[in-house]
Amino acid sequence: MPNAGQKKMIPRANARNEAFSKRCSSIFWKATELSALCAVEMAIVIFSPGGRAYSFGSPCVEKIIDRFTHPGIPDAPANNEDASGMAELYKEYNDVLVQWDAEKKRGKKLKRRNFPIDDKDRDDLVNLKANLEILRNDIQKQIAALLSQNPVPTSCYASAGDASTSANPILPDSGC
Amino acid sequence: MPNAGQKKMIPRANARNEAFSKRCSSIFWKATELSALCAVEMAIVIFSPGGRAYSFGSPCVEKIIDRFTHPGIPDAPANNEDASGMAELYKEYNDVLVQWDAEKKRGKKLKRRNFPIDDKDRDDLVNLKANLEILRNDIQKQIAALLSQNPVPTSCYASAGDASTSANPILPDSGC
DNA sequence: AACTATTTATAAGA
DNA sequence: TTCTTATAAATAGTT
Repeated sequence: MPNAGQKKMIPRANARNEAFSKRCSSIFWKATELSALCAVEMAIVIFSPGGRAYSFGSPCVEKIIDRFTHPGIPDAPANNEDASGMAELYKEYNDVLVQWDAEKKRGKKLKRRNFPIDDKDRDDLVNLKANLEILRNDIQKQIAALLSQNPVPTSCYASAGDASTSANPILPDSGC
Repeated sequence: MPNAGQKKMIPRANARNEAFSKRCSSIFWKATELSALCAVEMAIVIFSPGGRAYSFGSPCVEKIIDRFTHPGIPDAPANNEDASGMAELYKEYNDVLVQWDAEKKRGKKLKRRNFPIDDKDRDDLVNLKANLEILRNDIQKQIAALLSQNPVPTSCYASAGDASTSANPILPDSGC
């Protein structure tokens, strides 16, 4: 039986971060096993001491959040066909722009340009997004090359934790 | 070292459910330990073979979902929709960065030879984030100003699951 | 549900 | 850091 008495924060930051790495890895691995062995859907989100989000999702975090948030509604309307995830990326990008334009329009209506949102800013957003996509593609290519040298069974993680024990296959978004 | 090859569903439903119970319990316990020992925020949602939601959250599932869904914007305006476009960008940035670091580490561990993953590319990501922050600040200022002209009711996430699904027989959800 | 042989996780030390 | 290793815990199978 686990002892409930040991629930104190590890005082030294160094040891704490070390423990975080190890425990994070093993909890993600346990999640991998649980979801596969028992054929269940699940998700884990952990914010590291540094504030970065590590997540595991089967089939993906977003689906689990949606199912949890909307009980009784099994699946979100989004389709799952595109394995590359680029469709999802594109949709996200489009949503940003749509909201941007909507907000701009609203600003005009409300204030008659007292708080103008500049078109130049919008262009910056477009460029940033494009750069992000390119970078992401590069990373995925390199990861694919890596995996072809060191094959790992595929999974459908949206993202995964610190792979210090190499327990977590870090794979491109499955396009969930 | 965990063997990735044994990730097959347990065939007999009885054994599968038994394994689910045990593993579910221990993963929730591991989460309790991790969040306490390392002082991190995290959440787990698991849908049992029967379709019932089991959850763990520190401080609570809803907070984690919110933080995950709107990363990097702790003081976003009450009407989250206005800023969620930027939040998604941030989330994507975070995903790429996490994937990047994990894969780099993994490559190092596997082969100890130079893979074509370059630190310069990572620096590009960091710069991209800086730009995003600047842009976000501009956007938020303008949006906040707009909202002060035309207040919008606070919107919260729908409480997770119904009473039966959010109740966790294994570990009670910490009240949020 | 409880027991136990085996595997796995963990923390402390090298 | 990373690696080793002694100890503790988790697991699957059995009763």
